[in-house]
Amino acid sequence: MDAAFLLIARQGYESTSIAQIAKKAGVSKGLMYNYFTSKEDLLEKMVANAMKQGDETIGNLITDDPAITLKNIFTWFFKQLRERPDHWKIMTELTLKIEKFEFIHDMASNKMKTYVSFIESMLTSLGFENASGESKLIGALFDGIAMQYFVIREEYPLEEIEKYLINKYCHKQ
Amino acid sequence: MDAAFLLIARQGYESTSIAQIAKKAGVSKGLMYNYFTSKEDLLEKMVANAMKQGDETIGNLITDDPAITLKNIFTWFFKQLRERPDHWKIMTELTLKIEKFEFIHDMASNKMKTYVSFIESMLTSLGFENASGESKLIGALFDGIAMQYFVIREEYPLEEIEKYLINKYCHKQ
Amino acid sequence: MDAAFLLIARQGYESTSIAQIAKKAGVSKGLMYNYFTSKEDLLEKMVANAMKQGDETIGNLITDDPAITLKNIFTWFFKQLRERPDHWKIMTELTLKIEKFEFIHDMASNKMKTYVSFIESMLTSLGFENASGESKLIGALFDGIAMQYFVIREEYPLEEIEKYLINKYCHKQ
Amino acid sequence: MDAAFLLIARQGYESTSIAQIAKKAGVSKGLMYNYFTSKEDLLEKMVANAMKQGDETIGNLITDDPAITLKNIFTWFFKQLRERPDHWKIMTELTLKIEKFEFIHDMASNKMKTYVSFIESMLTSLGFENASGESKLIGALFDGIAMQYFVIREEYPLEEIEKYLINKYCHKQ
DNA sequence: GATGAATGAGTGTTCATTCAT
DNA sequence: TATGAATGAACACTCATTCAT
Repeated sequence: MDAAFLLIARQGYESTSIAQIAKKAGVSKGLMYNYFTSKEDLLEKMVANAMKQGDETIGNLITDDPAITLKNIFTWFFKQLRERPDHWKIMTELTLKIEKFEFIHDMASNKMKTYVSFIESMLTSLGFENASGESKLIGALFDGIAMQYFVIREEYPLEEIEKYLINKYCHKQ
Repeated sequence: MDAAFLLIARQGYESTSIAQIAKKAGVSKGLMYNYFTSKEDLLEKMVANAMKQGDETIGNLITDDPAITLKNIFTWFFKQLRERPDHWKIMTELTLKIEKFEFIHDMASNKMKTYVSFIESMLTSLGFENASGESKLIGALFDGIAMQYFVIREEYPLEEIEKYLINKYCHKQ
Repeated sequence: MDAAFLLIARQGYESTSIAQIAKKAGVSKGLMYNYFTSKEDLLEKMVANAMKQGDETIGNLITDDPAITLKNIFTWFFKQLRERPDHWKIMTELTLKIEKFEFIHDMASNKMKTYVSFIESMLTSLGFENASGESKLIGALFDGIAMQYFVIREEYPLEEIEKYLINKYCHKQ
Repeated sequence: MDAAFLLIARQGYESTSIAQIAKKAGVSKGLMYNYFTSKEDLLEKMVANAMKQGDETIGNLITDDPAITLKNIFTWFFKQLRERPDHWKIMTELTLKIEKFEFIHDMASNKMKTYVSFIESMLTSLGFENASGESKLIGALFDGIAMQYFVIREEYPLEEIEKYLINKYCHKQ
């Protein structure tokens, strides 16, 4: 699954062949089919695996103070984006394949709703007027920032934006 | 190019064959290669064509009043998203293929920079403090909102968000 | 289709690959799929083609005299079996695949009923008491003789049996 | 071997995998190769086993009266065909693979000759003129009736044909 | 300009067989 | 005796691309 993840992140799902993945993983093509019933099954299991890791991490961000928790989330997001851009890239690519693979829809909408409602409760605690609207914007921002970061990478002012967001949201109103 | 656009938006680039496009366009496979030297070339010309249309439209949004111009941009974006989600889908998909196709990089970064700097000048005129930061966020928001809209479609509160954004940005500070 | 016919008759359907057929036909694998949508489609068209040839021939056997017509049929059958045993072999093999390929059922039962009812009308004209029973037996005999001929070939007394049958059936009762 | 028999009868030899057979038999794939050196070896042993059972049964059909013995054979054949059509199907399928598997030839020709010479001796005892010719026809009839029964099953008048044959052959001339 | 027959490398997948345990 | 992980060759099928017409 690691080999698949790397290659698919780099080349896209369709442009990555089972043969490539098997070679990178150091196993035979045939063996792949002992573990995964199909290429799609490999994709699904790989994504489930990646999401589980994400979920575990997010639990550790929660504190008693909503301002700090929210800051943790922002910090975590930008750290993730810097260190594992592949994660966001794969998730984004798959989101666009929502009509092709059934399992994508649940994955994507669950992920989205989890983030947004979590952020919304933080904003509410912090006394934001339009917590619902702002949390939706922040949810979209995460995806959008990731997209733009993919395009211009080093040129993109990740740190500046990170600070700006923390400064804007992570305190009582 | 229209046929290609439709099919690629729906199925993705790799999953769309030249044969399909030719059939939909009502021409022979062979003729395709009189106009485009390769599948990649077709993609490139198709994208350039789509972008040109976008550029033409955006020129019409400019007025003397920066508040109205900005509002026009927002309105245009949401209208575009509702009426031609295919456009955003293709652009997003291609952006992820930035490492695969050289021409993507220029296209994507140009587009991004154009929007962002245009919005930044509006925000500056309107007296926003952090026009640079906010305009980057808005640029990212466009991509992010589009992403989320792809996922949950009818459930996504496009109108609410549209009003919220206009209300937030389209007036003098 | 000729190449396919030869190879499938010799090796069986499953044991004959598209690559083999293409090679024998002197074309590329890919071209096969311009003419046949799948291996099964090739089989179906090949069989339909073979059956049509058979049908044309059988029309020529009819005369005014039922005894002679019946004799023609017998003679034709044994000639066919000697000269084109492949035909019977493929038809027999496919008949056993009746649960695997839908189109086989119609082909096989049509063929069977045609022969049997045709023979029945001859026997009736010739005054046979149990024309219905005998014609069913003769129909089965054709298949059975073919089967046994496949097994022991030169040892099988085709001529003796041919004469025996003609002597037994091809005259007025 | 039972599992193999069932599956091969239903799906054909090539379309039945060792994995399927092992699963149905409740053993591991590896263990299969402790008992059979190859898939072909399994086929050969399976067939030998099935034939032995057939031979045992046929011994019980013999009586002092050739008319009754012959009737027993007919009755046995039709009973077998009704109750274990799989047997006939496998034997027929394999007969067609006579060029692929060497062991098939002996099996098939032995079986055929046994039946035919056995029936011939009965017919001779009963005073039939052309016992040799008729017994060959009856041998072929068995195969042919089985073939036709496979095709149209319930529609095929097995009982009628059974009675007709017994009536025709099972008495002194 | 326009066609579609033709190619061949490549795809996902299957499967008989082996072998360390 | 028994397992199942592992292999690699083969399979049906696809597709971007070429080219004679």
